[in-house]
Amino acid sequence: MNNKKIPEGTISRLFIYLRVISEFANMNIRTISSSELGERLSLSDAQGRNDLGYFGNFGVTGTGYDTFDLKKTLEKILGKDKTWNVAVLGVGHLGAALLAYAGFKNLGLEIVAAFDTNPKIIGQTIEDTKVYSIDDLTKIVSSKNISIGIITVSSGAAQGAADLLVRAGVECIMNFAPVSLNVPDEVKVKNMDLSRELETLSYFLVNKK
Amino acid sequence: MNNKKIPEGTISRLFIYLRVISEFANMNIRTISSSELGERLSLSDAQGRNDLGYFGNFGVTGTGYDTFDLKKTLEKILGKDKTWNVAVLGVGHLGAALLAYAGFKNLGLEIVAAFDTNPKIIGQTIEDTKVYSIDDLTKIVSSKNISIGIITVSSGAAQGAADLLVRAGVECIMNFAPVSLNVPDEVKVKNMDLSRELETLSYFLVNKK
DNA sequence: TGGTGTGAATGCCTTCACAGCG
DNA sequence: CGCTGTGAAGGCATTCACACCA
Repeated sequence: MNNKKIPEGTISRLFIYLRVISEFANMNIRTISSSELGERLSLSDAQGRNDLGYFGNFGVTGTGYDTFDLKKTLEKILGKDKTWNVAVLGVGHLGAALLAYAGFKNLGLEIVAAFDTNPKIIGQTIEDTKVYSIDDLTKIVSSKNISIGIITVSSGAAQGAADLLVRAGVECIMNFAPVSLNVPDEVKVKNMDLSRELETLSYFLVNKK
Repeated sequence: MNNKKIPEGTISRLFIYLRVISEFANMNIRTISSSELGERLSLSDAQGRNDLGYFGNFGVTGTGYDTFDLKKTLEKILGKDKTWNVAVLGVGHLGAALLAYAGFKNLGLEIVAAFDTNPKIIGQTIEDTKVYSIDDLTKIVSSKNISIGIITVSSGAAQGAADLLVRAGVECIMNFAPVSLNVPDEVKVKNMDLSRELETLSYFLVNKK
């Protein structure tokens, strides 16, 4: 255990460690070693030991980690015992896909509201989620205790959407619009620029030929 | 100019530099300085100079960069003069959203085929893209000269989809399934694990309270 | 023997600082 | 004077290597 700043990559990996460890625990395999974990995820064994080491000494020398214990511990560290409410801004193709994305259901993250400006969509219920007018955002963010906003509106509308979210008190934003958002430092933004990721992949092809 | 290995982050940023520079060029603003560029993207001025420096000396001391020239140069470096063909595997909500995603249209990346196993979908045309049986993948990848595959199938089917793509000769894979894929070193994989990204955001909330 | 925990070493990327030049 | 290009410095994250322990 130590007090050093925890790398963002470490946090991110802890979530996939938890997935693997849960699998093992569900199969009633009681022990996992750092090398088994690493192999499973194409990571070095040292990486896993190091990452876990930021939070404590969970392993048993010569044996490995107890999957039952480590599962519980990680769930606690990562806040899996809590639920966070999420809003989706923009119910286009991508927004609708996210509403339907089964993957979110078991994460302790619940999409509790969607917002749009299109009167034809407002009032509908898509995949169990009601679509509200963007004008009601502030009210609903506070009444439904929403702390994460996902922006899937157009580039032009993204900054406005972000401003609304921030003013409403949302603390995290996941942004699918390909623009850099201007928000206060206290708000955490994660950019998910799909176009750029694809472009970056294509550069790999350019340099192969 | 130097021969050092170019960081992945640099490549990725070049694409957004190009966006900004194109905007300037389109507005007939002929010059941009590294500080203007950086401010626009919340990056330091040194970052931009450094990134560009990997590829040559494009700037004019005391003035800045010529937007017209730099636009052309970056387009060439990044392979924007070429087109790459893309296939989408799995036409669920997310797959369909990607087919519709207007953002890809202008990137020099074209989605030329989609694949699924569901007989109800096979043969349909969604957003101008025809959906084929996964059995025809090898044939169509080669006939349509596809070099990038996007996997939006379920976790269980993802490795199989990746194997098919690799055997068919695809060189880049963008993977939306939350599993780590096993592919040869020559194939470039980009994982887009939306669940994990959202989870990572929520960790930020856990630590605020 | 096998596997953890950890300081030390390495490597990568970003930032600094400034010489040099139009 | 302003801004680029760049060597040097700094910081962060991953990997190495091994002491130590069941």
